[in-house]
Amino acid sequence: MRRTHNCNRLGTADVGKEVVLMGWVQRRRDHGGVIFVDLRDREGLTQVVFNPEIEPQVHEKAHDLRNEYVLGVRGTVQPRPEGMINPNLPTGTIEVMVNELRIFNAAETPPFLIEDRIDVSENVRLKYRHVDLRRSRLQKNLITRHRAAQNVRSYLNKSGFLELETPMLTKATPEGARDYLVPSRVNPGKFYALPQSPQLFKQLFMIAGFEKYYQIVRCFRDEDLRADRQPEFTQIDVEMSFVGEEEIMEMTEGMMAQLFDEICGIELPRPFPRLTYAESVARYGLDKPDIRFDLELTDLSDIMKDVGFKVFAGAVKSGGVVKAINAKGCIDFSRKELDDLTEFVSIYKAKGMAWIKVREDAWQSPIAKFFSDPEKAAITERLNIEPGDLILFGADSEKVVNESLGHLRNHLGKRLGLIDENAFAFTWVTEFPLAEYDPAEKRYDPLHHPFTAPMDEDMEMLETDTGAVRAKAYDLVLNGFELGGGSIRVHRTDIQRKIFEAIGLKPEESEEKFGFLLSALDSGAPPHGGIALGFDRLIMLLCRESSIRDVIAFPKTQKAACLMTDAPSDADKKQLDELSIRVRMMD
RNA sequence: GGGGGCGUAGCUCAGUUUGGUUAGAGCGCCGGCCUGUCACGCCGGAGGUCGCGAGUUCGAGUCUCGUCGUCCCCGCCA
Repeated sequence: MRRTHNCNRLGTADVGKEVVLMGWVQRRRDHGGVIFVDLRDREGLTQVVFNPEIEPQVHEKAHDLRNEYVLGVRGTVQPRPEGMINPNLPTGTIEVMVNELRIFNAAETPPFLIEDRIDVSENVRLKYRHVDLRRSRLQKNLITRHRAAQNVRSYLNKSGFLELETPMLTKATPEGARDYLVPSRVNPGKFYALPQSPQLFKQLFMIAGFEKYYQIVRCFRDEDLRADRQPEFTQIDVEMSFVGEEEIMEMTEGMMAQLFDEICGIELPRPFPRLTYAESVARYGLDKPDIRFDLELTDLSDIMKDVGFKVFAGAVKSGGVVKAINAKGCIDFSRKELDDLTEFVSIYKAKGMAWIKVREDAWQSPIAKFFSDPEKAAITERLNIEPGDLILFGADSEKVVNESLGHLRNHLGKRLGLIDENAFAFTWVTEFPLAEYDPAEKRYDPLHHPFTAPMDEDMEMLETDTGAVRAKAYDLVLNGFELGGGSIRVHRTDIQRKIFEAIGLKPEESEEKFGFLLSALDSGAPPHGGIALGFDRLIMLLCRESSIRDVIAFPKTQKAACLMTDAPSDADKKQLDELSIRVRMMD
């Protein structure tokens, strides 16, 4: 028996043909006489029919069929009788009258039905992932993932990039995320680290003269999980020589444009909008703005610095800010809803949330009494206030106000239905700070990574005002998700040493950790830079899913476990002995 | 490390507020009937460690404490 067609293939043009289909029993409808089976394969469903008047023995055998049995059937394509066409099925105009049935395998009753509309809890889905993966939603997602990967490869290939591999067993890095360690049997007591990204290797490819590199590559970070974060994830990793930021952004836009055009038939407007980091944080509160809707943050610090309301004036005087969101037409929010919003911003360390309901005649607000008429006029003008509006305030340090109002903005955008769920709104965020002061460690920490080049005009501040130096770094943001980021790298040893110094690495430390890089830079390094895009997140958004677990075949739970294989698990004593490892549980 | 939600039949959930008879429903499953269904239909049936462990009580799915798992978030992570 040899398969002739897939289960989405047959139509009225095939009537009369003898065909062989193979697949799984999606559903059996036994009418006592005639038995219908929907046969499912990767491509779709076809109704096959067992008729006792045509093949009694085959019909008899079909009584035993159950869901998820694996079959091969031989039969004749025939048109459905008058009025029996199923418009919901691509193959709904025909059916296959079976004259030979092979049961390749019986199946246990599955833990849940293989249908998209069946709602199943995540732990059941992950435990029986092989069953979950039979459902069409996940099949479609993984097929989209495959097509996207091929599309990206084709774009980069035709643009002259080389797909080059980098090691999975590599060296631990001092900064950044926690590493996954792998013990070395041959070198007792020593460890490899799994790569957090191929960052240094791709730079070394540039130094070696390959000029354009890419890889769709697995990366590992031992940090806590989120809906959009897994401990192992896939990156589209790119690096180019003899280019600046413009070329990398253009290349990336071209890649996204081709991808969305060929995978979804969507023409992305280009060039993508750009915001500087400062502008993004000022207007949206976050460095990954969702620009599908307005509801922007407005700075009122100058107006508030002398008002009678101590919380506002005090925030400004102690170096903080007062900002507000005008939720147009939301005057009807109840006390409970306002309390909920206050609780929401408290997640982001906001100590409270003042509000004003703008009535026709007056402001209804616990804080209205603190404002003079000129102050009210200034606020009204700045926020473009009209009757019916609800004004929500944040007053605190810049960081707290921006983060809390930024997340509040996203929250309200969803709640008020301001977001076009069909839109794909890309934006670049540029001119990131090179480093951020870490008060706990009393040093500057690179925002991106320590190989990022400072902007030329800020170079002099490297030693004097490190926190103010902007970097040649850029993030690509899609619908409020950070899709990825990159930078132009440092390609001169003297500057690289200065940066290591600025972030608190002692010369001997930089030599120990990154000596190979410094030496490589000295060997004739071209100017270079690149970008890395989170492939899982990209596919998640492309598939309009809300968790990357739905676009990863075998994902981990929030505690980084695989419920199907039960990894991680204990190691045999013998294995540990070979690795010279003794496990001691800390309390 | 922290905050919150969930955990009852194979699956999804009700019951927990206010402790009290034999823990229910839908879907699925099993059996019977049924020759045109496609979420087939009708009749019948089986199926429970109420996550786990202590405690309070005459009595715990329900109250208390602990613990485990899972999801969302903060921290962490680019």
